[in-house]
Amino acid sequence: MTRNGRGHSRDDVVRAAGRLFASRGYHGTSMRDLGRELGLLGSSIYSHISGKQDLLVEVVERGATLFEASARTALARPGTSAERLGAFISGHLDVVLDHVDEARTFLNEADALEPESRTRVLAARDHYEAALRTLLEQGIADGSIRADLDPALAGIFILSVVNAVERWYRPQGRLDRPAVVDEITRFVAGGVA
Amino acid sequence: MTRNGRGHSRDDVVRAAGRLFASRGYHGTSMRDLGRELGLLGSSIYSHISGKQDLLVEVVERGATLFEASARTALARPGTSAERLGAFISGHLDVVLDHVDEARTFLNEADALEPESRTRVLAARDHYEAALRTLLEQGIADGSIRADLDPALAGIFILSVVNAVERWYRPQGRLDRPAVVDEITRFVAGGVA
DNA sequence: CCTACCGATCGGTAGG
DNA sequence: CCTACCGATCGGTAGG
Repeated sequence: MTRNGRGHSRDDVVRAAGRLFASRGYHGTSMRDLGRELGLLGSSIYSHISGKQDLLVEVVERGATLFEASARTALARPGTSAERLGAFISGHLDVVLDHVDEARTFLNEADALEPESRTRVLAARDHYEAALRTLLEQGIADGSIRADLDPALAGIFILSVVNAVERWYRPQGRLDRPAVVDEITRFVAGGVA
Repeated sequence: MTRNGRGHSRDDVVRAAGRLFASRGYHGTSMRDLGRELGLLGSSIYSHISGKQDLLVEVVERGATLFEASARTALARPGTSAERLGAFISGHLDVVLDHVDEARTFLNEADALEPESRTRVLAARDHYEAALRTLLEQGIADGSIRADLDPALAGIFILSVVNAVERWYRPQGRLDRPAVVDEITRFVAGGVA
């Protein structure tokens, strides 16, 4: 990724930051690293942003928005609660696999945020977890999920599985994405049914 | 953690490093931070070790050893493969909850290792995953696990759940450890049976 | 384990 | 977006 003579947009900078934050972490990324990624000097980045922390906030917030939108879509879906749970899982995987950098940074680098934005991000994460919990409770109510299941705990288990997917999934691997979605859904369905 | 007049052992230094690496990450921890944690100057640490990277290697290797020992015990356990799977999960949780710093650093900071030790650690992780896979295959062979289960994938799912426990488990929380072990075992059993 | 440093690198700024 | 910097901090060393 070098210059092309047309300069860089703010969005270019944020996306490049996402790439580096996702792969080396916030503390492991210097402004000069980011400059190199964009084909310019570290100091030149400050014409686009006002500080390194801004970049982290923006990348993490993009991740949060993607997850929120995915949850909203899954919850609004007509059909059985089992279908909505499937849609939630599949939507989550789409975020995690199609927006690796934002998702990873959102999931792993929240601790590097300053208190104010960190609080906002943790609240967004809680909200997302609550959406999944609601869905599981609907499943218990309509009988498609076993009644002795702890919805809060099951929600955490499910998120543990889907969050980790980007750590091992390889697009060229043995299984394609629908197969992975299917295996996870069956694994989870067995665990909650 | 301040001085007590008796000085510090190398083990004190490694354990303090584990604490900081686990909570702030390797790149987020400076030698001066570590000095402060021990009640001495950053430069004084070099009388115990020869470099920051040494500390990371040692903490990560302690984590690896703990997980390996736990797997060996679970696999050697007499009884059904279902009991061995339960022992594996429960042993993993013991490592993750009783040795948070080493486990966390082993699981999250391997990327900060230099190539040689990084390779060794990834091999240890593969070995651990292979042990779990073997166990699941035994379960398929003896009929206690459904035959259409993908043992490699199921192993990853199980590890995703148990690795994440230290992120949310609170000893003073609603559930005690045996209850958590039980919920996970039932969740997993449902997913594989 | 401290004093007193080293060169390198950090995030960031002034001025063009 | 570059030049030319700033003070602070980094990992680490020499010598006691």
